[in-house]
Amino acid sequence: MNEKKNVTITDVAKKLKLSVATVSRALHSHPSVKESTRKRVVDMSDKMGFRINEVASSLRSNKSKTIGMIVPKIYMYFQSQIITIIQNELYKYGYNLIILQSNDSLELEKQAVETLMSFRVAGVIAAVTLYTVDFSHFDVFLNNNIPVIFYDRIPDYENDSIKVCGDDKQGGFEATRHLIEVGCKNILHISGPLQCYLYKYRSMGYKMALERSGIPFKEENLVCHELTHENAWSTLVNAFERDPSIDGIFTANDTCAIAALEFCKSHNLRVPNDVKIIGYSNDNRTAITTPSISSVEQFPNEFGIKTVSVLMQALNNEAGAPTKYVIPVKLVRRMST
Amino acid sequence: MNEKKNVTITDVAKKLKLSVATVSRALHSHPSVKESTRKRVVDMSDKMGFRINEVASSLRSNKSKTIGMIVPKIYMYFQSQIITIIQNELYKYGYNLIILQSNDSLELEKQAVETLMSFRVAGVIAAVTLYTVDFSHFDVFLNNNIPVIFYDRIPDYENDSIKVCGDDKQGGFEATRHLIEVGCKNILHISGPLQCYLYKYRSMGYKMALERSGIPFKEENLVCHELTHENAWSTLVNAFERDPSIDGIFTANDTCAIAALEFCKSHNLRVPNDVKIIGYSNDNRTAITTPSISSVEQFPNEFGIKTVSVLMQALNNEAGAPTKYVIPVKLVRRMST
DNA sequence: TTGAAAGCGCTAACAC
DNA sequence: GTGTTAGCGCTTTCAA
Repeated sequence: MNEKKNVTITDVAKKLKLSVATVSRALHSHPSVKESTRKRVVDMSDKMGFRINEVASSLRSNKSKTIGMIVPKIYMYFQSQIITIIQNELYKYGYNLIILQSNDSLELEKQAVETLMSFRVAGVIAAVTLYTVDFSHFDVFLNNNIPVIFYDRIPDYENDSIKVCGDDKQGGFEATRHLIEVGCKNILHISGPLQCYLYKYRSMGYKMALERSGIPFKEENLVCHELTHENAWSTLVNAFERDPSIDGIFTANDTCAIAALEFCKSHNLRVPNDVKIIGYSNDNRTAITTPSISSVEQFPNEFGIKTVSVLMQALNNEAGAPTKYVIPVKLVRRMST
Repeated sequence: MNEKKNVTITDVAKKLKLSVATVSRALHSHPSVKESTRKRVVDMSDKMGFRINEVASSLRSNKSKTIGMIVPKIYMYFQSQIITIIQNELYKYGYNLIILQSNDSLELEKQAVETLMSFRVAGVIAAVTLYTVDFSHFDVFLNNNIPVIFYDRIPDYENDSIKVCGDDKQGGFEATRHLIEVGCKNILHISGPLQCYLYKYRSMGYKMALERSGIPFKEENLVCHELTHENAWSTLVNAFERDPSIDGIFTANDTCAIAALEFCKSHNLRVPNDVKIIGYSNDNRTAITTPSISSVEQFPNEFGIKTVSVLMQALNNEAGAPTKYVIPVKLVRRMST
């Protein structure tokens, strides 16, 4: 025990024969406190090993320095990238991050909202589950003046929330147009559930590209389900059985693009000669397959930085009307196309 | 505004004409409170939209329901896997998770310790930076009775902390022995900095395997640096220039194993015919390269579950003497060997 | 089984 | 520029 435990502001005040109010002000660099006093307080605090008790501070001021985040699953490539940058950014502004996972369960997502309310977080950053269509469980934040930023998986309607999303329609469009440009005439699109904003808009881009090229959209070429390796595999089995002339595959994530590549390899379909493949997110795995897989870069860094800066604006009441911020995407061409 | 804001325990008490003390007890299922009262309180709380204010609760009881985590970088494969499971596990016990990243900077790690102290976390889970040799900045937790569990990157000496680590020596041993078994005679080991527990023990396993097979250890075949793609590449350039007879590469992470594979491909070295490669961590990328890369599975799930259960024991003072828990590893053989 | 009351450490009027 | 003081919402003795 070489360190005193839990030195309080009162201890520092006594030692310096000052009031706690002055110490508090000094620690927050309040303008009315004399510079020499401020310095004495800061020095003594360091010397005594004082650390502000954020819990007491939050309770009293009713302001917390903690941001709550709700995500489906931390380990997903895009999510882990964006969480990384968000934590680093928040740190710069002096905020901390509590992360809760919904595991793509609506029930857990609702519980997460309750938990964050209990912790009186200052703000919330959320990417909802695949199945969240009704966002009203988030209203409690807005009713309590806690800003919410939805990112990536956002509500597909106007409301009081702030949204940061990728340009999913454009991404879907560019991916599909690219396949068409390199010669595909019969393109299968493996999509996630269409009630989810991302997938809805990516598929809209897909349809738009077909239309612009005069290729008729075929209902059976748009398959929607959770984007797992297994699901993609059985979709591909069915699709190629039904129609062996498929010559392009656009998957709405990279896990499925990898599945598609493996499927083609195992069924003697040459990639890119017989079938061309493009994924979405530019997962780091896409660069190392043979052949490497084309994808759509979503710029998680820009995404995260934008999300945090928008949140900070909202916390400072500098935000204007609720807006949707769109992060551009970029086609990354590789050997699979 | 369809929801009242910040209903307090006092509001509930007034409504029921009870004291706040009884309400508090009821909410915590204190045995002395009559079941019928408990039910009335719980029902009324729900009805009024009451949520306990964890901030006030923490302040008063001096106990928090928050665990702090310090990691180098969230997005690293093994880290994101383990964070995922740790958050889910903690949730089961009613704890929340604040994550701070050191970005492998010792300075940031020290600041993270201060931040977690300020937030009066109940316990700490930490994987230190590559450069943390002196762990004394963590002492403040122990001095304040806050348990610390080090995992993965742990102190390499006896102290009062609890440690959960993989069987790195065994992993290094098995990886190297495997290369030897499949015919390698001249094995390069690309390691991280040896002051870091992980890499020290993996390299000890490497040496042990060589020794047991009567292969002399060559100093120049053990290269240490941060395990990035670029570093691995230049190491490989140098190594094969110096000694083209290298026929096996054991890298202490998978990023470098992937770099090794790419290097071999680009230098007309056939894998596994000319050179065999094995990595470490069983990163999901290793399964999808061509050829796929052998690796050492570290079981992040078991790792995370063990870490949390040990932490819970410590929080309940059920922990015995500080211990090191070792999670077994498993060789995953693929096409690169 | 319940209530009264003190106080966790801090902030922010309001006073001087 | 600094001090006094009243709580923030809750837990927890102590008393009834």
